[in-house]
Formats: sequence, C-alpha cells, structure tokens
Amino acid sequence: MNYWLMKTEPDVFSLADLQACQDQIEPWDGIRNYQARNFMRDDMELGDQILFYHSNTKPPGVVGIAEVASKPYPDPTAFDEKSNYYDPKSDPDNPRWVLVDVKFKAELKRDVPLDEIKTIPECAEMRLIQRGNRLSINPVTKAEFQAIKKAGMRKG
DNA sequence: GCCAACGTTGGC
DNA sequence: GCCAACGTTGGC
Repeated sequence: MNYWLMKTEPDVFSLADLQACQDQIEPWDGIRNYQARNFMRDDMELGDQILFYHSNTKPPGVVGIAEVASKPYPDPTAFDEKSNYYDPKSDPDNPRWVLVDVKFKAELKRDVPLDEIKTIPECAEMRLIQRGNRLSINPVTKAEFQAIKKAGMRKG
C-alpha cells in the first residue's frame, strides 16, 4: 500500500466533480510530466490512498481522500486531436502518456490548507511544502497521509 | 496578475 | 550534449 498526493485545479476538476462521476471513478487524464507519469506507471497499485489537493485556490489545500482504482493504461486524451491534452508525438502503438483511474473515497470534514500542513510536524519533509515544488503527483509517507487525514477529520 | 522555479524544446 | 528560449505551475 502506497500513499500519494495529487493536485488538481478545482476549476478544471474538483473533488465534487469526482464525487459526481459515474461510480465516482474517473481517469486522471492530462498528466504531461514524465516524473508524474512514472509514478502512475511504475509505482501506483490498486487501492493506494490519495490525498486530493486543490491548487490555485484560496487557500490551496487537501480537501478529500481518493484511491487508485485501476492499473495504469494509456491516456486516451493524448490521441484525441480535439483534446486540450492532445500530444501528436504520442504514438498509439507506443503510448507516451499513461494514467490510472481514481475513485472518490471521502470528503474531509474540514479542508487542511497548505499553511496548516506546513505546521504539522509529521509533514515537515513533504515535497509539497518545499520551495519550487511543481510536481502534480507526489508520493507521501503513511505518517504524512495519516497526519493530514486526522487534521481533516477533526472538528473546527 | 506577478513572478520564481523548473521542465521541455531545439539549434548548434 | 550544452544551453538559451520558452512554456507552465502554482503560491502569493
């Protein structure tokens, strides 16, 4: 069992959008960064737990829990000329971009904003809070995952 | 809207 | 294989 943090801009795709999907499952498409792709392709397993993070919001922060709901498979948007994520260099016979399906698990009782994550001792080493971090998929430790989940399940 | 950080592209 | 130019991310 692995733990992850996955960023999304809620204007594009939010936790509520995921919750509203058929079966509450949706492909995590549009990842066009090799490191993030490699995490999905090489390291994600069915049932892995995900901190669902909203970026470009006021404030940014973790808003819910999701889980990995498929094995990796080619990202179909890379082959769709009409898609914003179309990549003419991705050969269908040798796909460049892969994704996993993500399933809604829970909405936190309260959001855990980035500012608060920075104050959680267990999270001091998180890549998320380090300078210049832009990666949209980050591995997190079990301790980090549990500390943020606990903060989000607390009343307040 | 600004801008620092950083990934990618492409000429050489 | 270097590196300048360019594009994107994402907090502020």
